[in-house]
Amino acid sequence: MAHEHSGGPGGELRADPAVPLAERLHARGLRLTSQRRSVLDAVAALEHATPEAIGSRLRELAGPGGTAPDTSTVYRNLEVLERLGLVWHTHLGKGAPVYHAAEHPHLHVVCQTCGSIASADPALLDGAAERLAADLGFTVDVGHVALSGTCRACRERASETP
Amino acid sequence: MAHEHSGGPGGELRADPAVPLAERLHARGLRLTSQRRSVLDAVAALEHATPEAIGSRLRELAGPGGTAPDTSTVYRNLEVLERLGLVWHTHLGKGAPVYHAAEHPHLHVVCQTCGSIASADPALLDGAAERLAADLGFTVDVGHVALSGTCRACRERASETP
DNA sequence: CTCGTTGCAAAGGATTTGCACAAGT
DNA sequence: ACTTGTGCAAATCCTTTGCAACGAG
Repeated sequence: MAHEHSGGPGGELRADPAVPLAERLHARGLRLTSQRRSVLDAVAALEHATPEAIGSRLRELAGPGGTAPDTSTVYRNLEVLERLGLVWHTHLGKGAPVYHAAEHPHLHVVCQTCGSIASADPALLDGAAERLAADLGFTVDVGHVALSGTCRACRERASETP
Repeated sequence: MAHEHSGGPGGELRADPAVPLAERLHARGLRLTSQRRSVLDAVAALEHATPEAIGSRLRELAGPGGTAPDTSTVYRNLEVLERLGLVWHTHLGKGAPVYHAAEHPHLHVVCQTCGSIASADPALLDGAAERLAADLGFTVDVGHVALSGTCRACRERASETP
């Protein structure tokens, strides 16, 4: 799963956005359900969405009295969608992983102090990726990378009051 | 300066191995206990140690009938030791974080397929770190970075039997 | 109709927390 | 003695699973 595709264990290449969801599912003998579609929509709408955040959004959209997919369904569908190459997930640290639509590959930058998340250009790691490929034969999967550190605001705050 | 570490929230800079553990603790009003020492020793002995692995090792060292620190004590001490700058932890993916002695900064490279872990030169990220500092004012903490991808063995295995 | 899917409830694994007691300094 | 540290058990958090009912194709 490098950023040039390698498909993981039973995985899929990056999704071609042009191919309708239903078709991709059917090709695998899977079905298109409203829950499945809504989970995918939620991931696309929310940036850096945790399974829990996806759940709340769906509950919110459903409104009171409305019905949203069960938590277990959210998890099961995230797994399916990821196998289809439609979403990616990244572990930003402890706690829940964050999912995002696969269309725009980007790497995550997380502030350890305030928890803020920023996105960055995957090309940033091209140099490192090349050296790892050359030295270890290791293919970096840029879509899953998270870099920890300290954001500007927290860094400044830290130096003010030592 | 790209790969200099920034202590975490209220954290400490990299530990000077020369300063005895007791002294470092005392400077903070903390105490040296046998459990604390054994947890640190275990982290140093095991590479890429999960809290659970640390626990088993201590139980093993204690032998049958012997007494090892409780799991919660292991967790609490890892936290303390990390605040003191004596150990670092990295999240390699889902599941448990891995701890390692802080003396030798290195970044982790994890194969998503087989789970194997390799270490790499932190300098690999210097380029990316510089650009992030310039573009976002973000300071990367190389000690916490994990890069996911596919190792040579898994990559070859994948292309053999498609 | 025939399976893949879902909801619900219950199981699980990994941390974390509340407390009374034990132990550094 | 004065506090920090520890063990134990219970509580949490995040996910996963077993199953009977449901619904897409």
